[in-house]
Amino acid sequence: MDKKYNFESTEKELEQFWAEQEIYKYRNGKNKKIFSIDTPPPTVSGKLHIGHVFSYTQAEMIARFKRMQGYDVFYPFGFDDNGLPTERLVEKDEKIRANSLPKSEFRFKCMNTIEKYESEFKNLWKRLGFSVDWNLQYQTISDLSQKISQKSFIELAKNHKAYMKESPVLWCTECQTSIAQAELETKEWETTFNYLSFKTSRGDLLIATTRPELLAGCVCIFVHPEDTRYKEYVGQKAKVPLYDFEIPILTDETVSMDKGTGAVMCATFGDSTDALWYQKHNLPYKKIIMQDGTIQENVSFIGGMNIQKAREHIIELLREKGLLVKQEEISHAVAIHERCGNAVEFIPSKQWYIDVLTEKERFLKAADEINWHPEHMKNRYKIWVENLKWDWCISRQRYFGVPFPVWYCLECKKPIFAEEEQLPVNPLESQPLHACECGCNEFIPEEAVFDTWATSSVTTLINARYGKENDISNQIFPMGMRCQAHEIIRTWAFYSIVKSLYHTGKIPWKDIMISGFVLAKPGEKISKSKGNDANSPMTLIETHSADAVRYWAANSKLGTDTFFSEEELKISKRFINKLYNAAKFAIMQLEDFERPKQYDAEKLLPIDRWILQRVNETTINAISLLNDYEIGQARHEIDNLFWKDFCDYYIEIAKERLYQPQKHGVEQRYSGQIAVYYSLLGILKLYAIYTPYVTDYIYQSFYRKYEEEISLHQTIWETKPKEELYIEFGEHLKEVIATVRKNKTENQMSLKENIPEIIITCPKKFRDFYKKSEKDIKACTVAEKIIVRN
RNA sequence: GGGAUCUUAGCUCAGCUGGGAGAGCAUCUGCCUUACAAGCAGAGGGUCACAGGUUCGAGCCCUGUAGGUCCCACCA
Repeated sequence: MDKKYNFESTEKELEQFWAEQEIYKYRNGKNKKIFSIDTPPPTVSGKLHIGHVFSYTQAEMIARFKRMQGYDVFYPFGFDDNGLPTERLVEKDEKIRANSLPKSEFRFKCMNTIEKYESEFKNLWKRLGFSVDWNLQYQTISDLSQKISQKSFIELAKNHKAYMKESPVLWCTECQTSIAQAELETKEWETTFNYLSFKTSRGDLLIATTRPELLAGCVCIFVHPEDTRYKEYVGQKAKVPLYDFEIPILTDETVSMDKGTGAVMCATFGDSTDALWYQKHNLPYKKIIMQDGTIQENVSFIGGMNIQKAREHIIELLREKGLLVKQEEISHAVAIHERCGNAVEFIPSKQWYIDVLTEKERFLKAADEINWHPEHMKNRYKIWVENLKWDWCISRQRYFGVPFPVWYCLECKKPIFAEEEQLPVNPLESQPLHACECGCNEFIPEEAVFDTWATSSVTTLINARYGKENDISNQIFPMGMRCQAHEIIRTWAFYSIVKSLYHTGKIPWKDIMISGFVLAKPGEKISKSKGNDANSPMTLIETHSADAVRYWAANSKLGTDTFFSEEELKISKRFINKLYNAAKFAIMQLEDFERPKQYDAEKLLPIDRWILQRVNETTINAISLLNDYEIGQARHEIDNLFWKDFCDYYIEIAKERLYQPQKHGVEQRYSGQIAVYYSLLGILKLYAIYTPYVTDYIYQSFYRKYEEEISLHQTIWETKPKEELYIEFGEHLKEVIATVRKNKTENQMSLKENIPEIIITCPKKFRDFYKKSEKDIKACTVAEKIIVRN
């Protein structure tokens, strides 16, 4: 081995070696238990940052861990490359607008763009040493995914779980599409509360509104039924300011009396409450806001303006006419579209939905059948499900997505679904295989595409090639685990559970592992717009090595947000250097080692049995922690074993024995060689999941000529029964050594300075051990005489 | 407004089902010791946010308070 570890060349060579040897290939569970993993396909919407690396790496370590427990690990990887996020990326990169060119041309540009990004993504994951079986790679835009996504939709429609209806839907006027509740974010916005006076036969009625531009869309006024202030107004008519048409004054329990004046105008539609009232009270619909965010042309005063302009203009008019009684500056929460930050509107239109409201109980129950790591993340899911107000709208008026496999009969308007053998199908380019029941043979294709989540929520089905001839559902269902970040519990986790229950009747996975975020600083997410993503993952890897980045990623508690600074990688590099040096020493001592087929622990020196037992104990503890996804805690246990016990104590104690058989005896040296060989191998296996490169490099450099497996990553963690006595002895001996070291240091002596004698007080059970360790202790402490007594 | 979570050494954090307050970094002291000075051996440093309670015993359990972060609701 070289004097210094060269990660650049090593990591490149090993990455290639693993690929050539198919080290991580899934073997269909031949002779092994299967552990299947549902990995998040990253959205192709820009570059990956350190946050992605953080969470994906944690999951990858679990994959490696399971593999080294003897599982055949089904570890696929995908890319979520359709939908709005991808469209926005393409629009930005190509400096185009999706709606300004033909659909097919835009889709073509999308396909080109994602190809570029995906190869970059894949490169990064490979470079990080991900033990993915790339034969299992998938894309959500691929034919297979489209087929399964469409099949899923048709199945749900036939079971009346997917349905179409015309009703007010959440609408983004910027992206010009319907969206789902899960795609909303709230943002505090400054606005004005405008107090307007509505004329009634009982006198003026004061109403506060933040959206005066919707006056023309007013359909009624609501007050609380118990509100004594307005008792006599109920049932009367009010005249809308400026527009002078009359609307009724009605009551509803959901009105809050203490907000504004306690009387509220209901327009179609100002907010979600308006939409609810519209349905509940069967109110008329007055269209004010168009799909592109402008005011309907024939609305007086403000027709054709955008919303903001219209609002300013109306306020100006009201003020001029003396109808604006007063204004208050307020800041209030506004629902915005998470993808573009634009305030959402409600606009009635025909959309497809998946029923989620009627089966809330079932979804809540499913959460209890899944093991959540960390446990408290289950709450987020539950709160989300409990608070759902709308069914899941899955249609999007966009371009680059999976098309709805649906036509509508020109005559009777009934939806006609594609036949399974047609899938995947684009209704704009093909026709139904049969005429409509009504006999009509002319159809209108559905132009909408699916919400991205409608497809990514069936990654488990895509992975299983659901319904195809090579369907492997029976191997991988329910999957062993899902890993993801906490921001997408309400989308990816929730929708996946919904779809899995609807399609298979079962939960999608047994465990879910939820990782935290990497923040730039407290409360600030890493994002390009904030300019705090200076460190590209690839640059960090090239500068500090993939192992260093991985080792850092394993340092925090699961589900907890963390911060990144390049300083942290120094700790990693220090570790890698230490491991390399320790291995260098070990291999030097093992040059003439003859590996026994089996060794008899009884014949080893007590100190050698101690270190082997410590490795064993740590392995047992690490298994238990990793079974609970405690990657960080497990690493700390292993660090403690390696750095303290193995390097600082064991090697220092056994060093002279290994160097000088003439002084200590050939058999004693051999005992040490066995201990060094097996304990270092055990340590390498433990670290293999964290730093796969340097560990396998050491394995290849030395162990491979002795061991059967061609890569460390195909070996299995081995444990044997604990022998507490040797652990206790080691602890006692460490204290003895520490006392001597402390004494020398406090007296400013060099550690190799001679001391005349050491008196060790110990329980009887260790006397024989100490006797056998006498020469080692003398060498390590440079003492001339050892006295052991009770 | 509801909920979750956090508050431990100068900094970043770990402390599982209650029983010794810990790690890394930083600081200080010593040591060139045939794997490693990117190292080794040590030292200093904490009312475990605050106030009560349960207990023989609380960083850990309960109640409340304050502050941070996140999720959800709140758009009139």
